[in-house]
Amino acid sequence: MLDGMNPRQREAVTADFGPVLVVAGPGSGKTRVLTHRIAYLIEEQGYPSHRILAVTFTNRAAREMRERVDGLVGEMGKRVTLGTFHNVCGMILRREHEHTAFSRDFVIYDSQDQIALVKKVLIDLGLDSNKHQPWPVLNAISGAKNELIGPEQFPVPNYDAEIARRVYLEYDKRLQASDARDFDDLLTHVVRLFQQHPDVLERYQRYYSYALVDEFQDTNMAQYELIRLLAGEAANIFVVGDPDQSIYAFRGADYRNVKRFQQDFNPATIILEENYRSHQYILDAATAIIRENPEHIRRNLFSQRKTGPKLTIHEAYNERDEAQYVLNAISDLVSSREYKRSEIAVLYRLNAQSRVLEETFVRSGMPYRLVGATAFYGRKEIRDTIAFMRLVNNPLDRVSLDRVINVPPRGIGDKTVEQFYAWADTMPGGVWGALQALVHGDQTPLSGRSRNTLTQFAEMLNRLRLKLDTSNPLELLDAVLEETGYMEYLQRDRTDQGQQRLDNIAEFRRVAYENTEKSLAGFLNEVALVSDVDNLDKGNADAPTFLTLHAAKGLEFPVVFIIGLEEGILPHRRALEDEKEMAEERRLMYVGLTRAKDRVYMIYTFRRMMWGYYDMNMPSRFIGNIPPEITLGGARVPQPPAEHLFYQPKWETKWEPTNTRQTETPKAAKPVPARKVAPSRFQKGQQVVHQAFGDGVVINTDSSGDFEIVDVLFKQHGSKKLDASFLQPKGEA
DNA sequence: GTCAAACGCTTTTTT
DNA sequence: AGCGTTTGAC
Repeated sequence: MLDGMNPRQREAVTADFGPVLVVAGPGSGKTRVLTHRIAYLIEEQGYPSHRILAVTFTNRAAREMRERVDGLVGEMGKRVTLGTFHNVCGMILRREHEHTAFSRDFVIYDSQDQIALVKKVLIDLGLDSNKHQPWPVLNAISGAKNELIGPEQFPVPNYDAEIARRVYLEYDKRLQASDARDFDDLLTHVVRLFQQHPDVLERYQRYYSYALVDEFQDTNMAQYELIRLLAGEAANIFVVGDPDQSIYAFRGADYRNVKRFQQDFNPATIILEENYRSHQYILDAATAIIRENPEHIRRNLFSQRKTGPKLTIHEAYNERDEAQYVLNAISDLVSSREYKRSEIAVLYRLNAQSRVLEETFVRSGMPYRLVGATAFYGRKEIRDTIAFMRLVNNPLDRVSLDRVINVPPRGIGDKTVEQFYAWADTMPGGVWGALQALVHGDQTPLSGRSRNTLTQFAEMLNRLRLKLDTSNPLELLDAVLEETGYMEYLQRDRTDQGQQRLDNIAEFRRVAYENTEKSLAGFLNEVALVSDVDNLDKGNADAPTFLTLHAAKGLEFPVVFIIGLEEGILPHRRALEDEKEMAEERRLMYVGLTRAKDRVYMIYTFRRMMWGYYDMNMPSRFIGNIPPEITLGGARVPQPPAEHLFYQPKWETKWEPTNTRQTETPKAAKPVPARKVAPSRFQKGQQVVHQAFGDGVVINTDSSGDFEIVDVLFKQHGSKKLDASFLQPKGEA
């Protein structure tokens, strides 16, 4: 079993019981180590496989691990619990639903459902949704959930936070009323369950007496806590991660959890540095980029393939020219028989960048596969159909009801819906009780046409619900398409778009067909938790793949194109003034480069149409980090002026001292990086005056950067973040 | 009061 | 590509 493994990998696979941390660089065989560790536990240590829990972040990773474990130990491995965090948590919540305020068949709201709900709450609370955008509110709520902060403890430093707190409170109430949980709830509710029911926790601790975690750098607070609880006293826990590949901070992931794990568990630590994927030039380029990060811990990525094709850097005139260059290069690689189309990927920072690529490829007749936001499960027709099925499964689901109550148009307009909800909210059974009252012919405040149309809708739902116990997901799907008139509605549309929608429905029927052995609730659970990357290898067409850098993590391709390498795109413009975000952009670029086995093409444009305007961006600073000796064309690329690289002067002072290899340093000797903190001119609670905004009070000050930034709540103008030099202490003229 | 067509806007990244 | 808003027809 240990054949062909390097000494470090063997060390990891055969490590003693107790906590183990494997710091695994890209392409270093981490999946191999994880799966062999599982096989080792089962075969060499005689560990019962049903007591092993392995969690990943994507279904794709889970499936790959499952296949490889099966390949190693066959039948014996079948009973290992192997799934994503969200999957495993969902399973626990369904199994233990008696200890919770939700049913076994609760629905899962994805981010689109979440935003729809937040919008609704904002309007219903009388907070004009034009003034308070739903996105920042949802981010605040989600961020709080990830940190295990409930609406009661939600901190309120300013008015925006107060809004978020009120929405959070109501949002959670409505989730419960709908018997629905959002993605974050799946994790936090399990943590809460374990905290409130020690007996349940103990049962799971005993049941899963060995836990393995993949991509540990992507865990958030809730996930870390979950693992900590589950690991218990025995702490038989094996985690694999790479802080340099942490690219999900925006959703609460905290790569410092790796450091926290070292402090909390004092694990055996193994570092995998040999790369089996790329040749050395690619690794050198990746290293050159990542080592500029202030908190990067130095590592020596090396490959047995000492050389390979140099990395190509190309300037295109604009985004159309960029797409054309990619198309031509792919055609050349394919016609020279060097690579198959499916061995090629085009990576970009923003989903919006795929549009031009698609247009160019469609026009030339070159096939492609697109992974991303507007792909399958984001389609309107799919979401509508799922909403109907969710309603059949759980009639309390308000977000789904909202979505389809008048789709296809059945004469239930805004006014009718408003009246109906106003009445339904006074009913003990909620919307479901109200609908049944209509069917029974009870007296209601509704009358005339609204009453008729709503009653027909309710009767239709009842007809569908009758089939619930006797039908499989596919039969229910067909019944939904028929009864709701949705199929006819799509067929009436004779345009290309209408035809495409029918094709998508046909594809969705195929998905249902593959899940006929599941219950409707099980099918909906599956559908809620899959993403587009998960289905990547199902479409086995011979075509290059277009995907975002985020979606590419964990994948590898012989040939990788990275497009839009410009200041403002990669790195993203929001990162240009924020050191932490810039570090994340570097990690993204690092992840992108290390996907490639053989060939890398990096492309930037001279000018680019973005948001309707032409921008002339400088080439990305990341290109400038790559040594010209290993590139074709790199030496000629102009770079943004040094003063724009806002943190560059800090490299000398800050980067060097933190560049010790922490994992080899004993805990006590951990050096605390010296940090010059300028004395603060203002204190919390101090009264201040601003020339334009008038009187205010200081909420917070931050002098950790080059300037002192003060958070002030003004009497007239709300809260603002300002440079301290714009403020006067009150009374000092 | 309902509905369809036209227009402008957008989310950085996603389980 | 979808969504919200506006406009105009019924």
